[in-house]
Amino acid sequence: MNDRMEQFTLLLKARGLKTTKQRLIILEALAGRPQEHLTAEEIYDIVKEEWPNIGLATVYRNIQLLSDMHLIDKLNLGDGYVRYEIADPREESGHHHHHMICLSCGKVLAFGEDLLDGLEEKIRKTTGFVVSDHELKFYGYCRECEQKRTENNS
Amino acid sequence: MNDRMEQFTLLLKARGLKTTKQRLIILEALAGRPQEHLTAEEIYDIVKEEWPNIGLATVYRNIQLLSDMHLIDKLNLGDGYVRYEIADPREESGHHHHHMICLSCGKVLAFGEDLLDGLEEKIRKTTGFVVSDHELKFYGYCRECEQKRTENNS
DNA sequence: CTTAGTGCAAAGCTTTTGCACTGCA
DNA sequence: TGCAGTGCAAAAGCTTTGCACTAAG
Repeated sequence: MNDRMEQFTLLLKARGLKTTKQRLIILEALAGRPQEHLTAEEIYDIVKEEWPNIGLATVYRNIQLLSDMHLIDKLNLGDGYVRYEIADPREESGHHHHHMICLSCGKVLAFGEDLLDGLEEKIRKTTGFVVSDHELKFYGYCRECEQKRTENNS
Repeated sequence: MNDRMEQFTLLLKARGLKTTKQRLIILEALAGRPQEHLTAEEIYDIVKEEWPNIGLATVYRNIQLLSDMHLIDKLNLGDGYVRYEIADPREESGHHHHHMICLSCGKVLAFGEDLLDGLEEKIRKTTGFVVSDHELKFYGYCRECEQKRTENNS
């Protein structure tokens, strides 16, 4: 069991919860696909390869648990599906979810927190609202698709 | 029929669609509540007061239509419900959805586009991604709740 | 008149829940 | 061994769809 899973076991123990094979496999499925944004059904299909008897309800129960534990992040990319991705432990709690969604190829890119430097402070000064978390989505065209678009229009 | 509804009628005609009492009432329900974020069910309940025989399916079909026509905006405030609000005609197409959600009182506040000045350009320069629309949510504490929190902790 | 739009009910999906059985601690 | 966790199936929501009827243009 690697570091991530040992850490997970400790976190579970701290909550008085048990470490099950199912929980390990579900977390591994997401941890092994850091760039993907998976639906519950997709996670179910992946996990079934290693543990065919797992029930969809178990997947739902555990992605909810993992989300509560902040080990995975819940995403809404605007396509009508609820999706999940492994949380980046380097990111401070409450600072995730920055996606650029290409309207042409559907690719989902992430961008760094640093681009928002000063924005939360600006909001606080202007509106009095103190930001503790945020979720940002930008729709547009990725570098490649934008290039194609520009070429076609010229 | 006021300006908004006459405009709506023209837009429908341009699409070869008919103006029905139901459509007018649904749009009015949202137009008359510019600060609210209503679910399909809530819209249904409001509309039924004026047109008791309306079916829920008609509400769903028409909020989808209104959304396609950019007369209303679809929101996801993170509470598990899909919500709708009247679109602000002053805002340029593709620039809406800026909400601050108070984690204490649940209040949803809006903030202006101007706070994001330069951000899209910054993204383009840094990542090559050309932004054409965005949806931003900030979770935190509104001025009033933040004040109470600060008082209690001092 | 023509055909888009409506209301109703049924169907479809995703997600949750109840319950007896299983297996971790 | 005790109780949390699981698998299964049923239930619960929300949303969409099929169809006969209605009404807008």
